Amino acid sequence: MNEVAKRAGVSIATVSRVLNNSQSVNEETRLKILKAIKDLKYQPSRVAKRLRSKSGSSNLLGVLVPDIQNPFYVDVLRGIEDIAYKNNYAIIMCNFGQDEKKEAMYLNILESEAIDGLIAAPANENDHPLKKIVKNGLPVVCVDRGLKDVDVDIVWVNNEAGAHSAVEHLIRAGYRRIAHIAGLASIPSSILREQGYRKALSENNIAYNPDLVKWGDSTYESGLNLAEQLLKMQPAPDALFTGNNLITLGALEAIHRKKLIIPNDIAIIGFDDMHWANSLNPPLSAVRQPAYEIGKRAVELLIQRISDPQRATIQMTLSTDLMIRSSC
Amino acid sequence: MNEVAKRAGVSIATVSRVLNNSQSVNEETRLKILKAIKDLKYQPSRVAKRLRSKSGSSNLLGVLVPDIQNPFYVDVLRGIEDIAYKNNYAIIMCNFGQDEKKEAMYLNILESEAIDGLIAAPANENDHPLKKIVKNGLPVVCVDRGLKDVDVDIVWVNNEAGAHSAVEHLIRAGYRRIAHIAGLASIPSSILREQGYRKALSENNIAYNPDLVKWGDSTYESGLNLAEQLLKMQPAPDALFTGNNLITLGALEAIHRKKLIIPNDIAIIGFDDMHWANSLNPPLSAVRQPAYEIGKRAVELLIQRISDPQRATIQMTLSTDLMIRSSC
DNA sequence: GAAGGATAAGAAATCGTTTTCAATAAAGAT
DNA sequence: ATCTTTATTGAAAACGATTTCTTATCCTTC
Repeated sequence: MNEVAKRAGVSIATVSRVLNNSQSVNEETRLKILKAIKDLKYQPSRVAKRLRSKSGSSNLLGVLVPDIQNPFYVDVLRGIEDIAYKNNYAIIMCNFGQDEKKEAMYLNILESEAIDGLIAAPANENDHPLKKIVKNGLPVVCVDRGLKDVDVDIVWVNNEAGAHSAVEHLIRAGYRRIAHIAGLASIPSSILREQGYRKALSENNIAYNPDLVKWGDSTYESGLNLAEQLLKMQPAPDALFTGNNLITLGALEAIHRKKLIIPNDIAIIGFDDMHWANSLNPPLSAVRQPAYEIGKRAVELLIQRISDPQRATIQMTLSTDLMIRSSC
Repeated sequence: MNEVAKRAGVSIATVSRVLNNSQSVNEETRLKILKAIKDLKYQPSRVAKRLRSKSGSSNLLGVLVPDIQNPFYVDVLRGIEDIAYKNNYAIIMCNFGQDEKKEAMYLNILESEAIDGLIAAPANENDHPLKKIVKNGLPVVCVDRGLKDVDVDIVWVNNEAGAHSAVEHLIRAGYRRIAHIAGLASIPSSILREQGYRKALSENNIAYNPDLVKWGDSTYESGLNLAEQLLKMQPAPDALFTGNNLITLGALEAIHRKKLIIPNDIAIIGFDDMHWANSLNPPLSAVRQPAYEIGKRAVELLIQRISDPQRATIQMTLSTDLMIRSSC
């Protein structure tokens, strides 16, 4: 910047002014400076900028996701990245893999990187480190999961209704022994989906059988193992409602290993659609979350909040779609 | 930091010294300072640190991937993130979606964020902006794709050999009209895979038929469209070798739409294995790249280079595995 | 023609660190 | 008793921007 100023014969203050086109600067000198910038291929340092002018124009967002191996979060991330890019924001991506220690460490890093804002899917509703960050005044938008006792923007779907519609569809199709493989019990969405499952059963006068509900940890392996347990039962369930897409894929593997035919021997429908659902065996029914849009909306809300920290918080509930294919 | 210094009754210089345990500081004052840090919950600013001490200890890496929707890159990213985290590095993730303008813009951002190092899958072999960055002295490791005329660390697989083994397997299984849906022709790996395809054909005295090779853009849609074209041919190909996993999934969709039976009507094998390959219809054969390990090795090389910018460059070629399942 | 206002640009402080240089005191050497 | 060395610290200069004061100049306007 010094060199630019020298070359244009002005002070660095003036250079800064044309860079941010703040205040008025003479058209003639402004052109001189622009030319000098081009000649020297000058690129302002985002680091220095961020250091000087606390939040606001440093254009860096933090993103904290629980599991980047989950295609759902990949799509959310795509939505975030797309919109962030369009608004000239870069993103620091942190993947904490449901490890709260790792999450806390990443939150520390993000804070000390002086990000402008954060999009996070909290480890659980009481996520202490994250709550502290919100209270400290950093603009935050939660996705997929809420945060208790704290006023914060949220973008998520109606998990209970989504689960309800899936299970109801199974019931209408004639299934009665419907098992559920739930995700990690500490994640709000797992609980809500299980509630939707139960509600659909009770509304249809089907007794709730606790043996048919297995709680796991939202991974492929848990889907595989718990499905194997369920399939061993006598009598076995006739349908499976799985809590997320990794669980679904794991359960699918278990079913294939037992050489069962879907949906004759057992039906299956899960939360989270996948782009390649049509190519699975069989084409898989699913509760589709608008993942890309969740990411997109989250960034929009975040950018709004950054520019107006006072605006009232918004809870945006997007709706799910029941994608019926051949698995139930 | 000022407050810490004041509370401990020392100067900020001394605080800095205990923070980086550089030089000697009296054990007594060091304890006082440590206590003050704890009391005040002081967190040093990574931004200021990065500003002051150019590359070295700011612990921020850049990652530039072509397509975060591609499960291959997701796994690479997982490998990168895991190892980076273990070494106390945070990462800025940039996804350029094969858009060279976007790539150039991200490279600018990364440069002006003063990252310590960069892991990138270049848009093409002549990637000009990236070459410039390497020449400017930023530590860079390329993954999956190389860079012409520039000395840089690379981690990739033997694409030609991998493709060769897949096609040879098809030939041994008796297929003769083997079609190939290739990826973007500007990506080195696409070219190498096509060469492996041709080599396997010629070694087995099968005439190369240019009509059976379609070049696309490495997306799901290209896989779908080009597979549909191929399936319309008279006579139709009896086997398909697809250039990456998105193409494979697209082609699978095309085959299912035509209600063809795999592998009786048509066999298929593609580059890139997927975790859920067993659950596809049918369980899909594939050339497996050790994606996670590619990411892992890349970070290791990068950290080495950061600490020793002079060491000779390394080209690390990992081997592929032929995963034979039921699709050919 | 003098006061007031607007415009344009520079000087210097600041953000939160690291690092060089200098200073002090204690200890050891001659 | 004086001179070196060594250990420990502080003062102050960077790093590269933004921003608040000033100041200088030039118009208006009465």
